[in-house]
Amino acid sequence: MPKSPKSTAQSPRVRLKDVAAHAGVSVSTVSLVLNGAPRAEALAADTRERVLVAAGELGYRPNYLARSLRGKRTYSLGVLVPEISEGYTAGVMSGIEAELEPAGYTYLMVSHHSRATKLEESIRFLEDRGVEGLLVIGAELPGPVALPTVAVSGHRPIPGMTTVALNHDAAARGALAHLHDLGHRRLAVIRGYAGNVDAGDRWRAIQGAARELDLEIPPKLTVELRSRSYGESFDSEGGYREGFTIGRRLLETGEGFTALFAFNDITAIGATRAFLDAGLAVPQALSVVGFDDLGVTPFLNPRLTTVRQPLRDMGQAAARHLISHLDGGTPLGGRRLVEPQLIIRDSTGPAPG
Amino acid sequence: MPKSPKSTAQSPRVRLKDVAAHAGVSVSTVSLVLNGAPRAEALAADTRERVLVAAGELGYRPNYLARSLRGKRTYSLGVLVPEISEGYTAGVMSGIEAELEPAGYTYLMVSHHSRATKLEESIRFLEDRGVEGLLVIGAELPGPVALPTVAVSGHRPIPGMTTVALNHDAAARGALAHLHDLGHRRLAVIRGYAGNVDAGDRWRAIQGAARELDLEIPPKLTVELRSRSYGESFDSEGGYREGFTIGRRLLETGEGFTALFAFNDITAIGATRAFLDAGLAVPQALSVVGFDDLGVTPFLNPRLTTVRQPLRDMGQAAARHLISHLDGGTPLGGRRLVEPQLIIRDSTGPAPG
DNA sequence: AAAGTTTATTCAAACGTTTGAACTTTCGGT
DNA sequence: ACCGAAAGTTCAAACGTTTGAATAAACTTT
Repeated sequence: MPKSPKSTAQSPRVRLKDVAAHAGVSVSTVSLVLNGAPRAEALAADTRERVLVAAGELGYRPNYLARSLRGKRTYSLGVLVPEISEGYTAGVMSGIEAELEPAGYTYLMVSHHSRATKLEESIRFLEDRGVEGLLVIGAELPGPVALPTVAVSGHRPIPGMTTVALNHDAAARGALAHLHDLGHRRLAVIRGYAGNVDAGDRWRAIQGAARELDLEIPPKLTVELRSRSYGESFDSEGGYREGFTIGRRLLETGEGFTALFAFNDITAIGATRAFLDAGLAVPQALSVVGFDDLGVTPFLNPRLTTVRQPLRDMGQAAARHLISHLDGGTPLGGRRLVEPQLIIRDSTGPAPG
Repeated sequence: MPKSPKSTAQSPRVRLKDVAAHAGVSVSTVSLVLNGAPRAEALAADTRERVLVAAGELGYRPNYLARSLRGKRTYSLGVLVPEISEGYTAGVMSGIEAELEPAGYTYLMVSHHSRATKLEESIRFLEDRGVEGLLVIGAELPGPVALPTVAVSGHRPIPGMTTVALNHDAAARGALAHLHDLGHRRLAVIRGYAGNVDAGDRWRAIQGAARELDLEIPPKLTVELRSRSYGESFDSEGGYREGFTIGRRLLETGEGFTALFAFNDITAIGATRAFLDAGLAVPQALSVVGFDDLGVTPFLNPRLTTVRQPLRDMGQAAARHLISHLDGGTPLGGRRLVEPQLIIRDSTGPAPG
């Protein structure tokens, strides 16, 4: 005998109507007072007081569904993330949450798993649930969206959409300048997976910085990742293994190089292991720079030098832009860059020789 | 001049009424057909067809707000997590999401930051948003909740509430038996932070297993963590440092011991470092077992032996129980244990001597 | 003392659904 | 030819709010 979920003795909710009856006024009056509407100023102070007291005594709490249905505002946003379990996502989300909560917004989160069809489907899903805007993380949208949208991470410009992205130029310049200062001149690079939103921008930035600094990145020493394998995901093992084999392959090329700049920490760690296993000390024989700054990087041996993305700040900035558009009408559009930070630890050192 | 968010040319949504007009029937008919209500069977096949076509042509998509307001069901749940950026949370969430999405449920997530006041506030917040049930992760509820609730992680039994928890006995027995098999007899233990929901159960389980196996855990060699410092959080550095100092302190006691069982991986890693720095090889001089199985544990040096919690499964099980109650009336209550898995790597070895 | 104005409050429609009850039309049976 | 039932469809209320327009009462103004 299926039991209705409502069967849990749920004291019937107090409605505006109940408060009105208790205070001896009309429903409209109660609504006006409780919302602090400008019109409520015209009410007798005594009436306002009575309403407030009644609402307090009955423990009135508004029905957001009804309010939204009538009022057109839902104060809820949709957040599209690549994968909820990834460290990248978690970092950005913590910023989004920090910004949204005090602003009184809720959000619905859905993972798009980097699939275009799932992405579009999810957008419709969220629209249907009445979200007022979208926060899109780590995805390339096929085109403009009907809803106000702010994207986090590399995105080719779409009119009317703000993008919050890492300053890849600064990231590349910082890391490469550091290596250059240490005397390195020939560099291996692990490029991102082609489907990754950051891969293109980052690679261009690296090439630019290398040119500026007169660093050489031989084509034979640039490898592209075959899979996603972002940071602290639960399948980080794959990224590690890929880094490991890439590291070995780089050594086998026979090309001389003294430093490696990896697309992310996890592959950097894998490659480092390959180097160590081959008898090449890091950083004495070979320097390694990662990207992301996973929580554990400082505990590795050697502690990894890496570029930290301010993920939390990025999420926060994105959320802030969106609600300031929704609440205040600030126009959306353009790019906001956030600055990376080079964290120098023990995996980089003077070039040998 | 603040611009209304609605100003983005948003083609006015198609309502039931529009479909009705287009198909030449009443709103009720459309509703019946589109919902596949039993009553719709009584309608002429021709009419049903016309409605379906009309809905398709106009691209009708229901308004969930209106539907929920009228129908009493919102198909949304509230998820209370300790901290959105923690690996523990991310793992459980990925299971919850996997289960909820195909079932057509949405969820609102809020972090309680392990504060009781925030927890209660959040519950009210979620109730007000019309969630039909609650998934509570890593928190001790003060008492029964009006909403159907399933908890993940240790929770003293509350009537009418299901708890999905790790089988701590199995976890402790597995880890300790492994150490016992290797010849270890005197053990150091890092206990969890008192505020952690798992700390108590785990400690009791460890004591029980130690008694069974005749392993000694001298009081001087049991230390309690002072801070949370779960897994792959962004403040994991704190946990690492705490593990490091604890490791040093354990050595300073002068008490002999050959193995350490830590409350989590991050402190295990810190302690391991302290041991290595003191010239004690792991696992030759000292064995270390962690807990959680962070994504990077296999890449450490030595690779960490640890107890893996099936976080994703736990989230999935919790979500499944809740929706099967909501949809089918399955009664809630009791405890569902999930089994841990001991992952043997290189940080454990035969006891010296 | 009628007309106008201000002050305080309420009416009632609307938001987009769902659904119990009511209404027509058609039909088979007498 | 009439009745009762079956078949097909619609009415209208309800869910809990918000808000433009309307009302009533009290107070000015002339």
